Amino acid sequence: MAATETLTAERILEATEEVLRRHGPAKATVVDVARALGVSHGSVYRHFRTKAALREAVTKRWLDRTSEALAGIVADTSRDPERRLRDWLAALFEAKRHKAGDDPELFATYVVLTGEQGRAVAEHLDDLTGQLTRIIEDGVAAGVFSSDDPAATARAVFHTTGRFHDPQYAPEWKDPRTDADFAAVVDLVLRGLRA
Amino acid sequence: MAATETLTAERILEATEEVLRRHGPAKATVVDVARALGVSHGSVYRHFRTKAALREAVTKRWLDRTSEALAGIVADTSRDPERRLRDWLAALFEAKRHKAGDDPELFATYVVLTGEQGRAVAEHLDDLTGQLTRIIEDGVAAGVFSSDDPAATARAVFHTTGRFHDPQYAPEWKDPRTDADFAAVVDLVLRGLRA
DNA sequence: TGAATGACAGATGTTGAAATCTGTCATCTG
DNA sequence: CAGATGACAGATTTCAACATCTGTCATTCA
Repeated sequence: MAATETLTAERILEATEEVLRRHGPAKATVVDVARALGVSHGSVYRHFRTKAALREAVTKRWLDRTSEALAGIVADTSRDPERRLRDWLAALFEAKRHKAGDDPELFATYVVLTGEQGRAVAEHLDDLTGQLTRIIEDGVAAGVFSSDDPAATARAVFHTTGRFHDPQYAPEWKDPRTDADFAAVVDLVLRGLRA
Repeated sequence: MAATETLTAERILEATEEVLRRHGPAKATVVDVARALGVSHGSVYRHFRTKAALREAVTKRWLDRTSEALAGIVADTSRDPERRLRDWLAALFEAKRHKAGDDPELFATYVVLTGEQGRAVAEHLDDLTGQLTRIIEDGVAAGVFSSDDPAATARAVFHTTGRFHDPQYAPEWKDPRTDADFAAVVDLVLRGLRA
């Protein structure tokens, strides 16, 4: 039985994701998580100091999955930087848009979680702008992009496309104009980037 | 006495702004507004069909004040389009940042109101992108900007700078990196716009 | 006669007591 | 003795009775 397996942080995180999926962020309690695992809630506190720490760990896992999917595009240095940048921005947008569209309740749950944890989100954003920085550096090295501070330019690119990855705009992603708007922003930004 | 003056929509709007300022959006009631004016709440309903309509009218007034301030920059065709575009974006950002910084509670009140009324906000955004369109058209005519669809380009410019005028980002406007981030975004966008 | 009133029904918000949850820790168990 | 337990105090949430608000309208007032 599952209940006889060792209680690990990993198992607790999985149970927590399930409880969050079932009950939503407002009603998911540590007691619920313990009940789902067949242990006392005191045992959960052996692995996570607070409920907030548990939620942060779940959020971090979720955010890291997004980062990993995009890291592949950054790493593929065989393709030209402009192509990679376009793909990276499109992939980020599509990933978010699908999550928001496929399971709106779960997405709303994670929006609440990310809203709680400036820490984990800030790290995630640093991670993403770091990925952008690498693509832009490659582009500068290849002579196709112009930038005297790739990290600052990466931040700017990330900011300009905020409407297409910041979850607060998720309701607008269903608007039929959105694809044209996204294309217009990416074209404008890439024009600004070219050497 | 004020109580003997004719009850006009204008007077009701002024009283409503005051009640919102005093009580905040959650506790500002039609009864409060009527009390402030020394009339029965039934009289308020003679001028505004619903509480939502009253709030929308207040919101519209507030948004229109922002539009008017920026219209002056659009109208000054003696200055070159790039300069006007930079000034327009900076003026929009500064206006919002000051409102958010000077009276955070009132600003929060209006954020709640705008969140309620997609209608009035959508019109305001159309108004602002219309102003941007005119500047861009002037730039295209003068040969300094390149765009085959100034209205679409205006939307793109507006979207790229969302982080610096969308009130949801207001807390971040206090971050010391914000001015550099704003400058980086505007520079990137203007590079993309140049012919 | 046209604007203002206030009583009213149904919707929404407030309040405070009871239930549940968070986080700790002395105790238990394999 | 490492890990799990459950009782506990204080914090937070729930729930139902009560109060207030919204929107209508027959009546009053000037």
